[in-house]
Amino acid sequence: MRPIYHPDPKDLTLEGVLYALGDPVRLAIVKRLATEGELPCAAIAVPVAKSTLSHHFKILREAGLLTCRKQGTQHLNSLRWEDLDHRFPGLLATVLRAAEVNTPANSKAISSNP
Amino acid sequence: MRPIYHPDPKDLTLEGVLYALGDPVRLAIVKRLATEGELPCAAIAVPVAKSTLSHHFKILREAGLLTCRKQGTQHLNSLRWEDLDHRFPGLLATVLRAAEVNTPANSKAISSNP
DNA sequence: TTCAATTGTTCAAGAATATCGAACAATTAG
DNA sequence: CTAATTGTTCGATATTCTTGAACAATTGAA
Repeated sequence: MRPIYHPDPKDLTLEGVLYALGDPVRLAIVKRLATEGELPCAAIAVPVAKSTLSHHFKILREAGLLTCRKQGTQHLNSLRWEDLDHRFPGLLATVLRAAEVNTPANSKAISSNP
Repeated sequence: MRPIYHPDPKDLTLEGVLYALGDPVRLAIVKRLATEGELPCAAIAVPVAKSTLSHHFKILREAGLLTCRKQGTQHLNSLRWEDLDHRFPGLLATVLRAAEVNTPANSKAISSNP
């Protein structure tokens, strides 16, 4: 397996971050990590193949939204809160608040609990 | 020409809005409209074909980010500030602030002035 | 009216990206 | 060593993006 790439805080771009967040599966991942902290990929129940899920995690990582550290066979993912907030103040918090507001009406969306 | 579709405020989705914003051309359009108010499509100088630009405006419209009204041969576009802020409070403002912060470092990006 | 210019949209084709199943790699447990 | 677990990578298909060319709607001038 190739080494896992994480961009430097200064290399985060707004377009990249917004693009990463602009997908229902990836937004669901970010919401879960925001509420539950550190989670392995498999902990997020979304209706996609595991190869697709892996791809979504890669996009989130490369946009700088999350880091992962290996622990055994698992990859534990967590949000890069400080880096994001330093580069784009308030952005993640505002998006997550909007996602909260959005959740009840969006009951056809992806379940947050596996 | 078909009638131009604009979604109801209640039908705006966070994923759709973030997806629409997660593209450099579309983000540049939104930034221009935020600072200059109402503009025709052609007023935004971006390095894409006009058919592509039309497509980007369609995505922004259908995500609920902007409205357009016809005036002569022009389509005058403007941000749906109130609808957006009502549905996702503070989101657009925070993104635009992040875009401001982002602009100086991102000098390789798309020019804002035609 | 008729013709040309302007502004955007629509269409068809090729380029780029997403999704999936299957195979593979790395680690752990028995 | 073998099997189970967790993710990644690969190849094929499907969807989406980008573009030039053609088209539509409006305006203004001859």
